[in-house]
Amino acid sequence: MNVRTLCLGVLSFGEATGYEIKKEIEEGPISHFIEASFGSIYPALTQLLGEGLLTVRAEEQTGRPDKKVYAITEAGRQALARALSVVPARDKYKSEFLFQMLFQQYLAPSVVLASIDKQLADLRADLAHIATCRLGELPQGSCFAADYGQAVLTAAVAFLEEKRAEVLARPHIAAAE
Amino acid sequence: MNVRTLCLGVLSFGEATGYEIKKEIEEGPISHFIEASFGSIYPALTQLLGEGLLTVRAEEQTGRPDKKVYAITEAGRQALARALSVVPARDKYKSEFLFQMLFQQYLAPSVVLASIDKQLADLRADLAHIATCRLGELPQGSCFAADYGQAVLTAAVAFLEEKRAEVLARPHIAAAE
DNA sequence: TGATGCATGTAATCCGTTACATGATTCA
DNA sequence: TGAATCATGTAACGGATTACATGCATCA
Repeated sequence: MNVRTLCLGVLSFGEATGYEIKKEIEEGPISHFIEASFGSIYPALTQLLGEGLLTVRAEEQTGRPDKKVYAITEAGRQALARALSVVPARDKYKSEFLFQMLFQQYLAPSVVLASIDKQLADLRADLAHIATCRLGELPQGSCFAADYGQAVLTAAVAFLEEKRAEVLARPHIAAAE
Repeated sequence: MNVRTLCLGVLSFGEATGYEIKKEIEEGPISHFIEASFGSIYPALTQLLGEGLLTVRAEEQTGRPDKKVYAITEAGRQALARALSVVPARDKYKSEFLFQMLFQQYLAPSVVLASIDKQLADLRADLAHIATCRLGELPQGSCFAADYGQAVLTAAVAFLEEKRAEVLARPHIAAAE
């Protein structure tokens, strides 16, 4: 799955500018399993347009670049359907946190604790973000993704809270902050 | 975190060849949150060696290239410690599966079901893999990572099993296989 | 006054994967 | 016989990020 398909997907829910697509990706309920930067979105949009999978409409604005509102075409929908019919690649999960924890025993307990706390904060922020998204009505698919995220993140939080207590309970903690 | 640090980390547990490092990464308990290919490992090792962070010892073999057994040096341990002291980047999670599920309502129920089943199979395979790793004794850090993975994967499986039943319970399923 | 949001785009750069090259041994 | 395992390495390619360039409006 690439940025092209991603743009097609977002646009299938309604027209939008590149800027709005980026916003949707990082602020919508899909932010926890998808990423994309302007540097990839804008070229993808131009490309898609050239292939007739999108149309544009320029909205004049004063004091800033004209908005380019993109909309998906019938050919675009077909391309999306085709991309969606491909068996999805396996999920990818990368965690520097867990990598760091691999060396727990060589790290100062205060460092371990700080890292766990940071991870907990990140997880809780994601959870809060999903909760915020839920304030509005979510379409079925987004709801599924939100629920999935919530289930997984909640489990991670519960696990870490337990581990945190264990680290705290270990002797030699006195140390620095 | 890059492949360099990863190699340093694996080597901190004992000497190994590039081939063995790769194996450790894809077969060890860390496989679910780390990835690296030969194309990145071998050059990293050469580079690290040039910087004095590793040493090599060649083991002669007949019928195949000599083994190059790498060991971490004191400078290497320091470099690792330095890399480990940097606040880890946020976890990254990418899911084509969830992306596909976003369009659930436009997909045939049989496709949705097939995808959920594939995802379930992947998750269960990861879980089984962790269980296998646990057959041996795991060092503290690896155990932490394995536990974390297990907690999260288990939650995902439970969630999907529930959703799967819901999809199945929906009317109009009769359709194709 | 200075950060943040709106709005688009390009270019340099990075980091890594995939494919290729080589080749013996062992297992099914 | 053909696939998998062991073992190292290079080169091409890709896909995306980061930084840069521009600039007004708004809010604190």
